[in-house]
Amino acid sequence: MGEDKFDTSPEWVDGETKALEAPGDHRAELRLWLRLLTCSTLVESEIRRRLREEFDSTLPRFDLMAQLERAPDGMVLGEVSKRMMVSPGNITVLVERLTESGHLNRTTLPTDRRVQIIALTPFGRAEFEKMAARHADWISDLFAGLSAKEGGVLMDELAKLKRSVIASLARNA
Amino acid sequence: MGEDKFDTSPEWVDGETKALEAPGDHRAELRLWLRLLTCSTLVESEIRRRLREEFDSTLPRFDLMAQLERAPDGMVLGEVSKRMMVSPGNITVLVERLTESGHLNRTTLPTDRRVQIIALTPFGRAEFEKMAARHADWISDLFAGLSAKEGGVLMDELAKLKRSVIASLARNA
DNA sequence: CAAAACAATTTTAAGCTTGAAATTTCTCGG
DNA sequence: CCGAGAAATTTCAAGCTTAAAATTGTTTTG
Repeated sequence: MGEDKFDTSPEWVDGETKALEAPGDHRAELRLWLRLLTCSTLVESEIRRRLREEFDSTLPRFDLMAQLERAPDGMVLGEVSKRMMVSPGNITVLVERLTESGHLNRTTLPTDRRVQIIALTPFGRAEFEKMAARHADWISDLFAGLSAKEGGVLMDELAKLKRSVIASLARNA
Repeated sequence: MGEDKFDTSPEWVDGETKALEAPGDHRAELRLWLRLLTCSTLVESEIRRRLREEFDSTLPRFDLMAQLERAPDGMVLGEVSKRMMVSPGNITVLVERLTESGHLNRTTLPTDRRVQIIALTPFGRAEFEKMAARHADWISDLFAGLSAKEGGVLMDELAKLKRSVIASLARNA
């Protein structure tokens, strides 16, 4: 453990630690990635479970409605796809179902008939607001063991990670 | 922004901040969750993409083989399912395909014929090792923007989050 | 203006994932 | 030993997800 790049707490483990690493030793990064993945998996499955139990809904549907909530005039399909970081074909299916169930309506832009615009119906908005309130409570409870300060540190470190990942993606593009 | 529970860096934002929050204001937690989810989604989709491109494989298959790698005598299906945090039925499908392709072999425990034991074949192990080496490089590159210290901090904060989540799950069980 | 290029979306084929129901096999109390 | 119940796994139905190909519509250019 002592030879990991990202060793935990003890600050007295100095820079020499690095020199002890075998070339290509990526254990620290792997452990960090695994922990990150575990955290988000735990939270995500709990949210999915509760959305299903309390609202007979799913996370993708919730996410789609969340994107639409702050766009009273609707949003173009492609824009939704980008924001949700999922494939366009995926959006097609989700929108189909949510339109059938009366949560969304879709319009073809008159000036460019390739473009589909979707928006929440009043019913969809009301349903979403119920779910969003409960969702916020669930997250709050799941994160309750973190103090404000700890949460702030986590926010900052995740921001750095995000930058690191985006930089790597750009490098390898 | 200043009223968020998990405000970022400025340490001079004192405890009074909390008093300003409306009851049921969970914005800070939500933003933290969103950022966590963004990070893991970004990393995860990149890993999926590369596994597909370089090895024509998938993340679930890789994860399954990873579980098996340190169990030379094989592992019981149920144990794999628990460790991977996925449903038992899911494992059935994955194992079917990986057995067909020669990466795994499965045995029924003679003393309890309900129990299936799976293990990597030599071929499967060789394939996994190739993938694991590349996987480690990818992660290392994606995380390269974090210093050892920052990585350590992130590890620690994620450990706290994990404890918080597990505690919440236990409370609501 | 026609053809090519481009853009937005949908379709398709394949695989992953889940919860619930079903199946098979064991275990244990009587 | 027998039957109830528990345990391990599989099956099933439904939904999510993706990449790639196809479709439809618009724009640019020779």
